[in-house]
Amino acid sequence: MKTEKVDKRQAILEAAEKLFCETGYEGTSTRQIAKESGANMAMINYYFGSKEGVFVEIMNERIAGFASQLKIINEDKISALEKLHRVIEGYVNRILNNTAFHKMMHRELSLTQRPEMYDKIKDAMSHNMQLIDRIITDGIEDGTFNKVDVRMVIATIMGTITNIVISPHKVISCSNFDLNNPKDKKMIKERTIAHLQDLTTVYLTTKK
Amino acid sequence: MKTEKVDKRQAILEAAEKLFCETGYEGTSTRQIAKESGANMAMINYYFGSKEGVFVEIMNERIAGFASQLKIINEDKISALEKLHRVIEGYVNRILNNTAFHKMMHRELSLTQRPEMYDKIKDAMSHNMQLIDRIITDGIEDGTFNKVDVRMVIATIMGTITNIVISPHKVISCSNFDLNNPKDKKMIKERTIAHLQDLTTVYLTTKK
DNA sequence: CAAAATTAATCAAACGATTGATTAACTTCC
DNA sequence: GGAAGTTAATCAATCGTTTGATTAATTTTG
Repeated sequence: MKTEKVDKRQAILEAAEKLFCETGYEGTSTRQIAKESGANMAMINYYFGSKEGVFVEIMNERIAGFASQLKIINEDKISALEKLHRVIEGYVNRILNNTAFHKMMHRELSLTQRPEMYDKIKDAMSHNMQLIDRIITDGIEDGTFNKVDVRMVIATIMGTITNIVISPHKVISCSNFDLNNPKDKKMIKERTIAHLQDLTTVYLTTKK
Repeated sequence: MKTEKVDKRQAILEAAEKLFCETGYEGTSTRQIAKESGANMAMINYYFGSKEGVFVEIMNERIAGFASQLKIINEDKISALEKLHRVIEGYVNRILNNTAFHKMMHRELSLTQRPEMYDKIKDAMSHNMQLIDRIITDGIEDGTFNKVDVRMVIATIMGTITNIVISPHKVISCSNFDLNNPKDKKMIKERTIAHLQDLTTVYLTTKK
């Protein structure tokens, strides 16, 4: 006999994240969450206080997970370019392993409501940006990088990855591909990393 | 006495677009639209059939406006690089002049519901992409451009612009700026164009 | 150990409020 | 006078939340 014991609290979180990703926060009802998770509707308020409480909890868990995954890249041995390449690799992998959540995050970021969430996401993002900023600025100061508009370069790196995730897939490649297909995802990851590493190398280190 | 005669139909469209941009489609109620536009609630259904009808109408008008604005860049006299630079300039100007709508478009694009809208936006986007693809591919074929991953370069161009629009503003620059402030907008436009033109020039034309 | 008391988890039902939509009556205008 | 425009009132449906009751598990007590 299979043990059907499940953590209802966790089931609610997982169902809610799935639904929020698919149909947005406003577009998802507490009844849908209850049905999808197999929990009673009252359980949502019992565990999280409110629908928004569920959302906040999802975001907090995710952001905490991301932060803990963030490694210290500053080993003195490697060059600024190598550091940057590692950051790109880590960033692409992380985002393409969580495309649904990343979409949801950007959707939420583009809404002016829920300022608490907005600030949370903003802080998480700006942490990564400061990391990249430090690396590029150091490279410029020690003369290995050209003098560039650092914040624009960061916008290019982050924007490229986001664009890959958000854009309709048929648009990117002439042939079809599906980010839910592991083989396709692997291919797109490698292509994105290769492109961004090549781009940054050429742009930052080519002597004019 | 001031003539208060206003086109209610147009007022509804304008109010709805403003609200959809600010709080999203699901997050905006027909009563809000009515209040904001000064029209009676029934007018929404009278003119557009439904709430979704308003949304579809807004999207259609906008996309039609964009398409008509799209100029023919293919004058044989100028080089592929010059063509690309003009496309970048046009694209940056267009998007930064319509940041609220652009945000809304991306939000809608990241939702799986409303496939009709999804396809409409997708088609409008892919038209622009084909234009850029043609220019870069021509440049590669006649030897003026390096052999690059064309679709990735396009993702970089479009992604950078979108990132500027969507990212929290404090994050981009160390100092604050506001895209609704005309002076700030002008500055960001110029900076974005300069960056993308420099980036593409170096990346596409530097001989290794 | 076992009875009693307490706590946590779960449920069906209902709450008041709000949703998008419709009706029918009323104005305005040509 | 009739078509087009506009209104307040109303509709059924759904929203997020709360309720009171019940079960299951745990702790306390004699």
